[in-house]
This record gives sequence, C-alpha cells and structure tokens, in this order.
Amino acid sequence: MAAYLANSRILVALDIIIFGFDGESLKLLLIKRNFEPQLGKWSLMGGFMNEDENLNEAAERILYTLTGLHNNYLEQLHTFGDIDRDPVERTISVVYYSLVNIADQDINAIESHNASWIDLHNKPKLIFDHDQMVEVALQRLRYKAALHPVGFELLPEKFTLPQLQKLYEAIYDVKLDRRNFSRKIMSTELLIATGEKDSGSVTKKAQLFTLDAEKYQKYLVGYYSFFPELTEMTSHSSKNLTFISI
Amino acid sequence: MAAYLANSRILVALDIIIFGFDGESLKLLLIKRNFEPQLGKWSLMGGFMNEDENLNEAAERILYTLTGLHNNYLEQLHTFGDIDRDPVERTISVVYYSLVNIADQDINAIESHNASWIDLHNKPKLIFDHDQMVEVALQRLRYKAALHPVGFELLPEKFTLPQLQKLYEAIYDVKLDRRNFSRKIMSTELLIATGEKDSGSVTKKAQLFTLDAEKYQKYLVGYYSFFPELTEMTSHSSKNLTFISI
DNA sequence: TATAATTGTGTCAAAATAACACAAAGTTAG
DNA sequence: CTAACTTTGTGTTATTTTGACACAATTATA
Repeated sequence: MAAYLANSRILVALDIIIFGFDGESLKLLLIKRNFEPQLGKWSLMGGFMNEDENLNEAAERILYTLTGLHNNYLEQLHTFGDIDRDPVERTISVVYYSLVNIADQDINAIESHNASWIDLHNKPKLIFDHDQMVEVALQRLRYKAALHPVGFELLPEKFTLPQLQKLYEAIYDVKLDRRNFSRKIMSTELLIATGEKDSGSVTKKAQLFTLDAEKYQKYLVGYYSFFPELTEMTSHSSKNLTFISI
Repeated sequence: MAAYLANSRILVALDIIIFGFDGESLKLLLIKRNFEPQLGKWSLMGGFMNEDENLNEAAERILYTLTGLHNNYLEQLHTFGDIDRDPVERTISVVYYSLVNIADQDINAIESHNASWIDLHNKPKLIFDHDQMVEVALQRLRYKAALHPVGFELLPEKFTLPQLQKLYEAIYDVKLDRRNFSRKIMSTELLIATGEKDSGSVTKKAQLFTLDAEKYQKYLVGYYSFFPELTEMTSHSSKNLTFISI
C-alpha cells in the first residue's frame, strides 16, 4: 500500500461559535480561558480532532462538553488555515456554528469551563482569528435564516410571534413591521397555535405557537421551495425563494 | 512555549470542483488518474497543503496547475473528514469550487494531467467521497447563483441574454420564460449593452453585453441588497432578496 | 422571396409587499 | 372601579413584482 510520504501532517483543531438568544439580543457563548495558551483571554470553545472520530463527531463532542447538550443545530462553517493563525504551532481549524436554546444549557458544564453568554454587541476581542470566525458565522446565520427557518432553534419549543419577530430583528439588526411580519410568517403554515398564552408578558398576552415538525423539515432541507412548479412544498401558487424576506 | 503534544497530526488535502459551461450544459473538469492511488479511476483535481502556504494559496496553486489560470472565482466549500475517506491514510480534505470560462483554459496543462471537461449529466463515478463533494458543490452553486451574480464567471466577457438564460437553465435544470428572464436581468442594471451582435448565431443575432463592474462587485459582496432601506444598492423602491428568482 | 428560427419588447391579470389604522386584552395608577 | 397605557391581533389599500402570453423584427437558407 502506497503512502503519502512526502507531505507534512499538521494539527486539526475545531472551534465552535455558539449562538443563543435571550429575548432581546443575540448572544455568544465565550470562554475566559483559565488554561494555556492565551490564559486569561477570551476565545471560542475549541478542541482537537481525535483519531477515532470524524469532524462532525468532534464538533458534537466539543459542543456537548461545554453546553451539556446533544442534538443542537450544528453546521460546518469554514476552515481557517493561515500559516500563523496559531502561534504555538501550525494548526488548521475547522469551524462550526451552533444554535442553542439558552434555557436548555447545563450551567455546571458552562461554569466549569469559565464560559458565559456575551451579547454580540459587547463581544470582547478574541484570540487568534476567532473574531473573524464570529464575523463569518454571523454572516452565514443571516443567509441561512433568510432561506430556512433555522431561527426557531434559538427559541424555546413554545414561542410567541413577538418573540420570533424580536429574534429576526436581532439577527438582522433591523426593525420590522409587526403586521407584515405576522402575515409573512403565518403564510408559511409552519406555526401551530397551542391556544396557550405567554404568561411572561405584562400586558396583553401573546399566543404561544409550536412548529409543524413535518413542514419544518421540508423548509430546512429543501430550498427548492422557490421552484413552485417543481415541488408541492407550497400549496398555493407562487412563493418566494426566501423563507422570510427581511 | 507550550506545544500541543498530546494530539495527532494528520494530512491536509485539498480537492477542487471546477465548473465550466459550454453554452448548453454545466461541465466538470475531471481527471482520469494516471498515477497512484486509484490509478485509472476518475477523480477531482487535488493535492496537499504545503507548509509555506495557507489554504487559499494551496487551492489557487492546485487550480493553476490544472487550468493554467489565476484569478478564477474560487470559494471554499466544505471540509470532509470521515475517518476512512482515504483508505491510504487518514486525510481530511478541504474542498473548494471554482467557476471558470472554458475558453480561457490552458489546453496543455489540462492534457498533461489527463483531465477533461465532462458534462455534469454524464459524470462517471469518482473515487473516495468525491461524488459527495460534487453534490455539495452543485447545491452551493445553486444557492450562490440565486443570491449573487456569480454565474457570469462561467461566461465570456461579452455574452448575450440567451446565453445567460441557458446558463441559468443549466444550473437549475429548469426552463425559464425568455421574456420574464430578460425583464428580471435588465432590472438589475448589471448589464451594459455593447452594441455588438453575437456573430455565432445563425438567425437573428442577439446583442452582446458586458458587466457593469462596479455594480457587479456590490451584488457579489453585499447580500444586504435585500434591505432596500439600508443600502442604496437598488435605486428603485423595493427589491427581492434574490439576485434572480428562478 | 418565402420560410423558419430566433430575438426584442409589450400587455395584463394575479400575487406579494409596504405602509398604515383600529379594536381588543390585560396591567397599573389614581 | 375606571381611566390610561402598553401590547397583541387583524384588516385595508396602493404599489410593485410576477407569471403567462402575443406579436413584430432580424437573419440565414431554401
């Protein structure tokens, strides 16, 4: 069996951008490093790929270690490979981003890693090329959330329309019209009214919705929604490419 | 200086999906391997990352080696890291895709690598996980071309509307209405009429256009086109998120 | 010079969007 | 207890965009 003798082997790291939403702003789960290298500085959660796992498994392991959660939304983002990106040793980093419901987190896991949720607007400077990673992740999230209903991954199972609107306003940093937003969302037929009301509210309580799991899956995978004639994803006549046009 | 002693170093490969367009169909530049491993089988063009280059540089080098071209559209796609994806030795592959104008190719470079342009519909089975890579690349191209005017990278500098339409029809494997397509494209104000006519045609000769380079750049980078109120990218009132809604 | 293929442009009804108004629900202050 | 205030739910209308379709103009060829 031949081997690739002439070529050099290098370290493969993984870093994960973990997004959360607190009802008002997008948050990042960041680490104040209590270990070397770069002790005392802020960074993303990361680790190295082991020999007995593939990239997705490594990313899931690292995410689980920090949040105590499995089955979060987790998507490969980009691989960073600049020569000096890690001064310790040449390392390429395969970066993932994850969307988690803050309420589901494992406080112990988070505290033991010296991690905390930081408002995206107050993000400290991060080590190495982690700032750039966050930037790329936010851009990807904006693309993704315009084309697919991934935003719901940041919300609790039951949520209100005003909550959903605030989420989209946070993702895109815009103000949206409540009435047009409602019409657009409801036209996807993705939401199921529970009949329950949001107890948290202080004035008129908004209705709680859940997702139609089947329709949700279709919107997630099939972006061919925008060939109305080729899919029966939308029952009505024509439909925009965009899941929601912000 | 600390080092990451405990972790294993592995090979970092790159593979590139090279798309072309011959006026009728999408093409892939594929290699009939005249070297080991997998001699005699079809594969993507690939190579290994060197110690003195970053990922993008390695991708450009590999693309240049095969096509003789610099400055092609080249975008990182995804990193594949399954444990047994390369039976020779554990290797992760950072995959790029490129869009090239077939007319610009370097025949010598291509022939010396035993490469040829294969119609996407007649693609042979490729080695390792290369089929999966092509699938992901096609999906990415479809996303990208719906949101940004990257399709032009596959055309000559001067092109006609019918050519452009055939390109989009090839990318999305659909038939489009000539009149609505024209209206949509022209509304972007991205095309500049040259006054010249396509000499290749056998009946009424279509007009040749070039790109408005400045507007093209804006559409390429700024996907915020879909916040009409936040950019002045579109002079008219509202505008769809999609560069072109197919 | 008629024919056939292709290109360029226009029309119209239907659908989607943006801007906006008002009524109902629920809390709090007087 | 009621007025005031905030928030939610739903409706209207004008404008824009889309999809479906028709006809005239150009050019090589028979």
